[in-house]
Amino acid sequence: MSQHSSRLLKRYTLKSGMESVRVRFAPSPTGMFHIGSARTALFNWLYARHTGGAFILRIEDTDAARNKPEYVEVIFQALQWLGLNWDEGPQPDGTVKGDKGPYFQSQRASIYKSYVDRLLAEGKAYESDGAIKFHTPKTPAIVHDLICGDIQFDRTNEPDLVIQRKDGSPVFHLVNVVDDLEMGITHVIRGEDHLSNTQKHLALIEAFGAKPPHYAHIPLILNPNGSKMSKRDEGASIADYRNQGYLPEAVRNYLCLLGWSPKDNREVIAIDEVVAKFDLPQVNRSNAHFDLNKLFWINGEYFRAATIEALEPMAREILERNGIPTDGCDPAYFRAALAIVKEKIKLGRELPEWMSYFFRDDFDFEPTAVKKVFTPEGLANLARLRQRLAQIDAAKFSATDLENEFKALAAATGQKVGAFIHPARLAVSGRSVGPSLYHLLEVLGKDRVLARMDRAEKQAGS
RNA sequence: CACCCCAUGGAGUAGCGGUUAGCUCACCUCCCUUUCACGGAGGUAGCACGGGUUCGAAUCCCGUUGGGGUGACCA
Repeated sequence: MSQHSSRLLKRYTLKSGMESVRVRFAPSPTGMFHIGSARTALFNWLYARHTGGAFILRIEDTDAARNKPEYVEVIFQALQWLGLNWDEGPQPDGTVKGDKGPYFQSQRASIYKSYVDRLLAEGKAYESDGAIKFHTPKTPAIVHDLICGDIQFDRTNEPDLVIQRKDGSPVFHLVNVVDDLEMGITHVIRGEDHLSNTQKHLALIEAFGAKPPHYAHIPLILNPNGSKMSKRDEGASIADYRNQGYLPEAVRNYLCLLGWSPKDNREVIAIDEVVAKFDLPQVNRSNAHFDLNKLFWINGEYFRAATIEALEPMAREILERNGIPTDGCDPAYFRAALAIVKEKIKLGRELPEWMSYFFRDDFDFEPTAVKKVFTPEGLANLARLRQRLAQIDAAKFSATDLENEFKALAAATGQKVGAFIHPARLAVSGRSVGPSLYHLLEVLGKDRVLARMDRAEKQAGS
């Protein structure tokens, strides 16, 4: 964290005084991690870090039919990938942090039971068909929301709420409220889809005689067409972004901009700065449409700014996954290739297409480019070029020297450099687009370049 | 159907009673150039509609329309 932001942070903490913030992210392990969940987790994390409070992870696995233990791993990986570390809750290594556990709802049955019993004993709940129902108050309720303001609910037609199923298991609304109370949650930051449910939660809290937490309902993320984004929709799963070679910092940055703004016309903004500036009242109230285009652009910004070291593991993994193993090749060669390619692309997914020819000599030539570039004149130029390059000392096969050679050759034959560049690019890569040609030749090295030119001439001739 | 939330170009947003309504992505044109990308200069495009309040409304109020959410022995 920068000095600047930590100073701001300290000031805020002093100012807010008494109450130490405790927020939680409470996902259900259903097998995938939704982009909307990621944003909710992010906003909770931002608020915790901004206020110097605690960010708690709680696993809401009360629905035995849908939840599987191995799905918890999906949650860990998504949070870790996005860099959202948590202060309390189950850890990936199997340990647990925090003294308000257990943090799996499936392990808190006795706690819920005691709360239900209390309601039963006080006549605030009753049995119906084997299930336990809560006497919902029929009086109006007001939710004081830090983002949405004061919202009044008319509950005259509110049906009684089932809080415990026939099989004895507790229901979401009950466990959610009980855990927030038990874990000392001060701010409930969650999706706006829960806004209407909040009055039920308030009723329960009141029945328990407890003080409700602050609420902050953040707007939802919708599909580009305005419909609710669900599991199956494109871009819904965080794991997909990772697989496609998006950078976590870019995804996180984009998510920050959905419903929140630094208000100074900037888009690419360091997370430390977001932490320093983020606050609940400034979160927007309207839903946002998910825009893959903008994420793509932001990713490009981060991609170009990233170091080779940062990109290398992801690049190798994506290439490997696409049938282009890179373990065998010289690490320096790999990094040099990646360095000149990364300037031209925005997403890891583009790497196989842009890098495969670095690692194999038997690539195909783009048919349309062949027709356009390997003309009789083009091939003649390629031959001249090959002859000239053959005379360069392999040690002096550098971008600047090569540029001089190309220019000299062009001048000598009264042509533009492009007349040599395009045939050369096609010959050594099989493609009409790619990195800066001089750098490409330098990275490939003299031997490869000459051999590929020979191959191209041979193929074009046959 | 009931209740709740929302409403600035195609998308994300700034604006919080007086602005030629700003910025970013996308799109288009041009420049740079070695293809692509970057970068630079322009352009198309917006306050959903109707009433109020006010000297004055994108900004405040009401209604309509549109979108979203909740109304589960899912979470």
